[in-house]
Parts: sequence; structure tokens; C-alpha cells
Amino acid sequence: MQIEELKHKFEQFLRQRGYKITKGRFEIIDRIASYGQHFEIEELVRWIASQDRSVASRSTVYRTVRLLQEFGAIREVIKLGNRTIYEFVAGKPHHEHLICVECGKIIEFYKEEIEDLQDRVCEEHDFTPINHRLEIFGICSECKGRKDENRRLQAYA
Amino acid sequence: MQIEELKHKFEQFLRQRGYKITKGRFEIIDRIASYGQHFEIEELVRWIASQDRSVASRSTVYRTVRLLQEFGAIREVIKLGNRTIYEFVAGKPHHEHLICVECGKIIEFYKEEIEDLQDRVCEEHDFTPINHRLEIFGICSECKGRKDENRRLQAYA
DNA sequence: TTAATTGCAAAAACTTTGCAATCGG
DNA sequence: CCGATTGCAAAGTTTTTGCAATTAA
Repeated sequence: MQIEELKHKFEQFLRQRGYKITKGRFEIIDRIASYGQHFEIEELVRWIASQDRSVASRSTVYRTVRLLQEFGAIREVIKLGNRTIYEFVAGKPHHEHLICVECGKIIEFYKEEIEDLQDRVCEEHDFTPINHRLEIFGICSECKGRKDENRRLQAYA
Repeated sequence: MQIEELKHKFEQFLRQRGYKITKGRFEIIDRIASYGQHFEIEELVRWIASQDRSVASRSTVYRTVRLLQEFGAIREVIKLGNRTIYEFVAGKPHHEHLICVECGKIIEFYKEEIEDLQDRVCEEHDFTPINHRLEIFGICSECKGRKDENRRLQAYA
């Protein structure tokens, strides 16, 4: 399974750095995987606490999230206001996000050409890219529909 | 002057919303302009306090920054870790950023094609974009030079 | 054994808010 | 005069950290 492979690689990563293989760290990976694609840390803390409080404390969750980020299993993908939304990468190919500011829906997309153009920009500036993030905020089709409805209702009122 | 025009438009914006034209709000615009292109709120608070404490309190700075954001004179352009970097837009055309994670340097760029491709992606998803942000994190040419130097030094050690 | 990890509570960093005083229209 | 704004201090959020106890190697 994908997750097992990830855990195995994480184990190697920990060993390489002289860190320890603890139950908590691997449990957190499982909880992230079971929570779904995107999450905020406090959400994750609550999710873990709601299931089994003994898995990890808030501090351990924060510390493990940082570690998983260094390892590359999760990424900060959306920054909106004071919120940070992480994504469980788990070997998924790179992609960008459309974020509906109305309902919070997150749509993933990938455009090879955009990536290529970014590389070109970096070359032009002799800049070595490490990672990037493209966030497009707007209104999704469902919310647009809903808005039109509201407008109609208001018009009749 | 550019700033005067901006202030004039901001005045109209305030009136339109039934808000008041206060000295503080306009002073803050001047201080942002004099601070430079990019800033964090706490930096701005300190900058203002260092010049003339009577201009505005921390709360007023926070409240005015929010207002200026709604108005469109400033934008949240970089979100890195727990930091938020704002940019004074002041009629400048839209652009994206390269951020050096080594020295913090910010390089602006604009690629028409990237914008066009984004529009196409949005159309494909029937998504109405409101705004977007593309951040490319990496190492700038100066820092690369510095790193090579370090490597050389280490090699000799 | 011993160095890393954990949980806890405290602190830090950043931001928002309630309220009384003040100011703008 | 009335309602918006301000400054202050207090409270809210989110994240980090010091420390003693615990655990992995």
C-alpha cells in the first residue's frame, strides 16, 4: 500500500537524522491519511483527540507536522487570512489549487505549461526554485449557481 | 503624484461606505509609502512608533490595513510560515514573486502567459477567479554565490 | 545508559475586540 | 448631536518552548 511505503521511507528519513522511530509519529500519519486530503493543524488535533486521545498530544502533533513537512509528506498549500491548510502529499504528483472563497471547496489542477513558464522565469533571474505555490481564489460553479438563485429571490422580494 | 491620487480615491471609498475621513488613516498610507514596497504589520507598527507615536496605535494600524486591503491599495502577497508580507500596490500592475529563503529578497515578475493559462484553467472548471497569488520560493543568485563560497571554505577546512 | 521524545502548562507571537473617550460630519 | 473611530488593555488564536518524566536505541 501507498501509505506503508511512505511510512517506510519516513522511517529511513528519521534514522538518517538520528531521530527515533516512535509509535506516535506513525499513528499521526495514519490519522492524517484517514482525515482526508486537506487539513488544518487544529482540525487534526481535534480529529485525533476525538478518536483516541492517547495517540498524541497537541505539541506532538505540531512537532510531527513540522517533521513531515521537512520530510515532504505534507505541504502548506493554502494560506488564507490566518489559516494554513496542509495537504497530505503521499506521492501524489505536484499540482495547484483553486479555492472557493464562498464554500471553501478546493479544486486541484495541474498545467504543465505553467510549470515550464515558471522555470523559465527562474532561469531569467538566475533563481533556483525549491518549491512554489499557486493559489487562485474565487467562486466555484456551485456557489455561482447559489448566488444567482439568491439574486433572483431578492429580485422577487 | 501617485499617492495623492490614491488618497483621493480612498477618500471616495470611505465616503461611499459612510466611513469617516480621519487624519490617522491617511497618515498610515504615507508611512506605508515611506516604508517601502513590502512590509509586515508589526514592522509597520514599529516603523510608525519610531517616527511619531501619535500617528496611530497598533489597533488602528491593524484596522486600517484591513481597510486598505478591502480598498485594494495593499495586498497579502507572501505567506511564509507564520509570517504575512503585504505589498503596497498603489496602482502598480499585477505581478508575482520569487522569494529567496536564504536572505528574504523578493523579486517581482510578470508573465502574461501564466495569467492566460490561469484564466483557461478557471474556465475549464467554471470557476470565477477573484485574485491569485503565485509564490516561488528558492535561492537567489547572490545567495547561491555565497553558498558556493562556503562550500569552498568548508572543502579547505 | 543516554539522547531523543513526549505531555503539560506556560509563554510567545500575532490579531481581534469591548469599552469609554473622542472626533468627524 | 449621533454615529464612527480611536487607544487601551484584555482576550482570542495559533504556534512554540522549557522542563521533568518517559521511551527508543
